[in-house]
Amino acid sequence: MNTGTNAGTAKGPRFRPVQPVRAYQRIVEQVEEALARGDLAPGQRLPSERELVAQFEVSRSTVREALRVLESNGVVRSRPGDPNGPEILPFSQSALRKQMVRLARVDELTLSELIGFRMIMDGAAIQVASRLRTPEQLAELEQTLVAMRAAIDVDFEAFSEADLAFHDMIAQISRNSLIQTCNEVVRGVVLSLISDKVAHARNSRALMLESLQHHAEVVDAIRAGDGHAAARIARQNMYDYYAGYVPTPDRDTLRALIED
Amino acid sequence: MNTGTNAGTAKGPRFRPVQPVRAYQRIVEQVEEALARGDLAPGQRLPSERELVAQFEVSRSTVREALRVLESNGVVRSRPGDPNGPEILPFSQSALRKQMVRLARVDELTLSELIGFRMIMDGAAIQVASRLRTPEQLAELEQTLVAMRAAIDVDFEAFSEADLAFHDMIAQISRNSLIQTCNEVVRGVVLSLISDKVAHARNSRALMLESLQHHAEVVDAIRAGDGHAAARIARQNMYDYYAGYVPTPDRDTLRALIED
DNA sequence: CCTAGTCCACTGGTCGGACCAGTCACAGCT
DNA sequence: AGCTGTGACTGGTCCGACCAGTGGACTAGG
Repeated sequence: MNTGTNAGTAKGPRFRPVQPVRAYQRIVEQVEEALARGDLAPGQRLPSERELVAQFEVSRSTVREALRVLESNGVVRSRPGDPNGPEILPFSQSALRKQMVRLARVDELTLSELIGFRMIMDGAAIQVASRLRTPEQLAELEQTLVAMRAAIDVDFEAFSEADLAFHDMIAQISRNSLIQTCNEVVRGVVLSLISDKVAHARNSRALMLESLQHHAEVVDAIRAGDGHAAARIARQNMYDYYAGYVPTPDRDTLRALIED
Repeated sequence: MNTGTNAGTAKGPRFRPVQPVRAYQRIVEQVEEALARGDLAPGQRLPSERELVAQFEVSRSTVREALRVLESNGVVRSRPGDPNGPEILPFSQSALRKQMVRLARVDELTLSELIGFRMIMDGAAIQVASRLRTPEQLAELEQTLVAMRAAIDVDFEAFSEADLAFHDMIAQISRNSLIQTCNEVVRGVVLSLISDKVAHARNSRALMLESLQHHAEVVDAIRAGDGHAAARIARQNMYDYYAGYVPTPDRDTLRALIED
């Protein structure tokens, strides 16, 4: 501890150590912010290195160091000679996602853990979304609800897909890549579940209606900006939703599944 | 698909596209290999940039780009003016950890979510550890058990720290940076809990004994290589352990905490 | 008209040199 | 012995240059 240094003065506010921010870090931050804001989307191109030199008003070496960081984070990819400039990669190629997929694929995360994972992340995501959502996003979310209601009359598979779209939107609104990654991975697992075990839940119209009701409550809470309430409802909903995938579709079974 | 191109020839081995390997990538690989081999250990220092220029026989720009990649992966950290050169950091995961810490710090993950997070990760970690552990690591794990037993006679704080050491080791054995990161973040939260709410659990010798017993069972399962059993016991243990931090230290309260 | 080939502006990768502010170890002083 | 000033060296940034490679425009051929 460095309390010894401050013990002599014993007055004034406690300051924390500062470290200089490097120019290339600033560039990385700006690019990632633009990505989070939506000003930059996967598939789009970054200006060429020499153009970035002009925009950021730094040397090319600095720009390149920033690009190396972005590249190692899976944000962009540069190809020599490409006149279009560095490519913004789809989110699915990020280093974080690869790790999670690796975990999920080799069964290091079991089904129950993935469900718990989504439950936790969903709660966090919805909490964040309550704070960050724009009126337009709220409207989109409400449209998803309409789609879910319509899907009930089709089949459970359609309903599940609408539910996935709902959570995709929540993750998107949260603007947090960790949340987005979790959502992505769990999405893959859920999709495989739909094809495998859907038989257990085909005739669960009541379940779908209940789930829809929960989703509507979540949207209400998001509209009101009450993050905690939204997260609580979302978790409750998770129970009910995934209960549809286990042989005995009741809440206690899922609870046991999670706890085992 | 590009089967159409090959359909004409319909012979010979299928080749995959190649892309040039950059010099800075080669450097990154060499450093990471040295780290994996054990020739380079955390705490040690890399030669200075100018020295690396001589060893790799590339320009300083190239060395620096490689260092930026390593830095963004959390492998090394450079400090201006440090005559010792870049420092090898404990384990590799910078961006990932920052995201999780950011999540945890701004309360986007609440306490209950973090507890759930650890519970899940712990299960996964222990499962992986059961497969990967070496005899030496198993011996170390058993030593940690001895330390925990001794800590019971000191106080709850000491016991908690020994418990943290146990989970650190599990995470280390898992060799999965995602697990390690989760462990790191939760560790920070647990440490803050120890100072804040430890009063509620000071006189819980029985709780500590029970926890110790669980840990011993986990080690038994790891020794036997039964990953699923180990994970199950670990989760059970999580309930009991964190129950010590909530005002009413019983399992049902925690269960409610997690579910709410 | 369309196609196939050529060409060239421009890209990213690498190089080597330079300057600066900051750090640390050590020599010299008190 | 303890303190202090200094200097060698560090990483951060900049500049200008060269290269191999790319892809779009342009042209010659069908």
